[in-house]
This record gives sequence, C-alpha cells and structure tokens, in this order.
Amino acid sequence: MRGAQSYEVGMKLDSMDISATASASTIVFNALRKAIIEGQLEEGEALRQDEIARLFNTSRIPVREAISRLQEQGLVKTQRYKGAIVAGLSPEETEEIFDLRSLIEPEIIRTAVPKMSTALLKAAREKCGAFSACKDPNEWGDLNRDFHDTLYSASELKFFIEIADNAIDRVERQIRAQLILSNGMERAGREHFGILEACENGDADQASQLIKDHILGAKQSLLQHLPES
Amino acid sequence: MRGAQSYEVGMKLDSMDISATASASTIVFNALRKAIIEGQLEEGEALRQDEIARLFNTSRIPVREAISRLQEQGLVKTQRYKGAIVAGLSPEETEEIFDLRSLIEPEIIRTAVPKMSTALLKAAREKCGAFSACKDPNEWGDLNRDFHDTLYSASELKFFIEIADNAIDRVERQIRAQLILSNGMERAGREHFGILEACENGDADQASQLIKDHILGAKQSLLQHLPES
DNA sequence: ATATCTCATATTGGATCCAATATACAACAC
DNA sequence: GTGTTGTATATTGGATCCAATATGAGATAT
Repeated sequence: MRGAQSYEVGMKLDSMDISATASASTIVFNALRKAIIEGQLEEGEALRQDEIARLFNTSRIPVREAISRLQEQGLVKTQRYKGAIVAGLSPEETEEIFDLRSLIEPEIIRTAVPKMSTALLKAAREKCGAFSACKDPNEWGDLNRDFHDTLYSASELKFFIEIADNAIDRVERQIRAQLILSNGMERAGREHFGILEACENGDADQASQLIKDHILGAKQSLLQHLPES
Repeated sequence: MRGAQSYEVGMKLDSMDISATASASTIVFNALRKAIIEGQLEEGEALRQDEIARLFNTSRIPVREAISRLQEQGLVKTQRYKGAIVAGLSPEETEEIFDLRSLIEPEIIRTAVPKMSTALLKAAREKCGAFSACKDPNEWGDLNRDFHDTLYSASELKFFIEIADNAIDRVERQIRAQLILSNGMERAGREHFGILEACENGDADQASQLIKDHILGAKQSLLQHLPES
C-alpha cells in the first residue's frame, strides 16, 4: 500500500514492509513507462526483450511481464512473434484523449477544492512557483504534472485519478512538446496561477472551468502545430 | 488489426491473419477476466498459477502474464510472493465507479446518436427485445452489456469506450446482482426502450440524459441493497 | 496451556533452455 | 533483371528448473 513506514515501539530502526518491495518486473515496468512518456523511446521504436533484460541485468521473464502491463495501459502495441513497439497516436486519437481529460479532470478539481487543506494549498503554490521559475525545458513536464497531481490528490477520487493519469501518460510527449511551443510555457504558468487562485478562494466551479479551458486550450494549440493540420 | 479477412484475387481460400491468433497468455487473460466479472471467481479468492496452468494445459508463464494484465486492469490485486486475489470494491469505491460511468457514458451516447445507421438501430432494437424477453438471469448480464455496446460502438470514441468498458468490468458483478433485485430487470428493460427511442428520434441530449439516469438509478438501487447502508 | 521456535510444504519470482515464427539474404529459375 | 525459393539468423512464446518467500503443523520451553 504505502511506502516505507517506521514503527515507534521498542525498535529504533527504520523498518519497511519487505513484501511491498518492487519485483524486477515492476522496476522494468516503471522504467519503461517513464522512458516512453518522456519520449526517450520514440513512437514506433521496437522494444527488444533481450536488450532490455541485459540493461536491467535480469532475464526476459520480468521484461515480458512489464511489456504485458504496458500493453494493457496502451503505451505499447504488440504483435505475436514480432514484439512490442511504442504506441503512437493519430491527431484524431490525440484529440479524443484531450476531450476525455477535459471531461474528467474538471470533475476531479470540483471535488478536490472543498477538501483542500491550507498545507496542500501552500504546497501547490510552491510547485506552481517552481514550475513558472524553471528554465530547463526537460523539467517542465515533471513540474507541470507535479502541480496538477497535488491539486487532484485532495479529491481522493482514486479511479478518476487513475483514468486521468493514464490519459495524461498517453499524451505526455505531446504535452511536453506543447510547453516548448512559443508561449506554451508562459501560458501554462499563467493559467496555473489562475487555477490555484480559484482553489484558494474555494471556488470549485471556477477552478473546474479553468482546468477545462486549460486542457482544451492545450489541445487547440497542439493540433494547430501538428503536421496534418 | 481486423480479424479474419479473405482475399478475392486468385486464391479461392478463406485466409486469416495467423500473426493475429491468440497467444496462450491472451487466452488465459480473457478466460480469467470473464470468470471474474461474471462472478465465477468470487471476490478475495486466490488465483493459483499452478492450478490455472493445469486447467489450460500450459505452463505458469502465460498465466503470470495474464495475471499481470488483470492487475493493470484493476481486476486482481497482487502481493509479492503471496500471489493474486480477485479484487473487490468497498461501497465508496463502487459509488465512485458508477459516478465515473455517469460522466463518460452519456458523452459516448451523445456522440453516437447522430452517427447511428438504421441498420445499427435495428440491431439495437432486437438486442433490446432479446434482453426484455429473456427469462434466464444468467444471460441478463450479457444481453444488457450487448445492448449498451451496440449503441456505444456508433460513437467511434475508442478511448471513451475503453474506459467505460473497464469501469463496467469492475462493477459487472454488482450490475448482475442489481438486475436480479426486485424490479431491477423490469426497470432496466423499460429504461432501455426509452434510451433506444431517444436514439431513434435522433435526440442526443435526451438519450444522454436517460443513460445518465439509468446509471445513477442503478447506483442508488444497488447502494440501498448493500449490507453497509 | 500458551507462546515461541523449528522445519516441512506450498507457492511465487526468476533463470535457463527449447520451440515457433519472422526477417534478411543468397541461390536459383525464367 | 525479376521473382521465387531455400536457408541462416534474430527474436519472441512457452516449458522446465531453481531460488526466495510464505504458511502451517508440530516440537519445545516456560
């Protein structure tokens, strides 16, 4: 369930639940997921089981389980006896994912706003500032997501968040590309402050609407810069 | 991509894409998924790799890949060295899933209505009738889902449908239980005809609203009959 | 009797090996 | 040259084997 946890009584030892330690397949899964959504592995690229197994100093078995899971998440596509390639999205599919996000994430925020503690809002403001202040494009994606995750976590809607996370995973590369576009980063930063302010004011409807605009705005900006359109 | 496909030129042979045939792990995955959502395997029950492998006359490797995928779908929970058990839902979690459905499925129908062909509507009416006429409670779940799937398919929103399908998977057992409740089946049948009629009239807003009511009504009926409340 | 400690067994996680298939390239026929 | 066929290699899918851990029954101490 949760990560490392320490006990108070008797033992002066930082203990942890060993049965919750990561298996090889989980480690490989997380690493591949990260590499895919960050674009280190590019769309269409083949995932060689052998090569990955060597990289992680393990056998192909955990690699195959990791790939099965990635397939179920829609991050790779596999063909029997041919292997797995990094999944890509057509412009229409990208649009659908953003539309899905624009439906779910406003609802998450709406539920989250009345549950936000002052501590959480403070943390969110810091992350928001860190995002706007950051000069390294490589970090923008992480900080952007970190800000959203913080706000969403207050909702305690685990399934909504699960779906939103997967949707974001599938378009994370495009989001990062969009941030780098002219004005992308500047606009995102501005919109983040607006969303945060609505949260601080406890205005759930406003925050919800701003998130929706934020997502649909990113979609528009992205589609306009796509080769096809 | 598509299933079996035949060629016209020269060959008078019904051919099929062999590389698209199911692997052992896929067969096991589908069978386990079916057994879980239909309730043949009940909540909390352990999945023994060895036993399943024997049942399908295969080794544990494909079974493990299948279980990895089920875990990613949220249908089982696994603990390292302890194995997988069929996932269950708390009343709060069940409620969240239904709320998620009530957000997504109305949007699917709204998009689907203007794209429905007369052939599809005819098929939907037949399925609707088959559902209402059916006397065998074991078949109700399948027919219910078949009706919804038919309508949704017209939307061509593959991701929305993917999410909805997973959400339905997670509460399929409860849906089946709800249908058996007093009035459950009768009411579902009645509501289906209403939804269908709205589709036939091309009234997307009406169909969307009726689907929403249909889902939230099922949620209410279910929560009232749950032990906790 | 209760609690703790072995230790045998069951079960999962992972490594290694073999089988089935894809892919690329050479040989060959025309 | 073009197109087909055979063959070698690479790669995936699956089986078998070993290692690590969990579980439960019995032994032992208090």
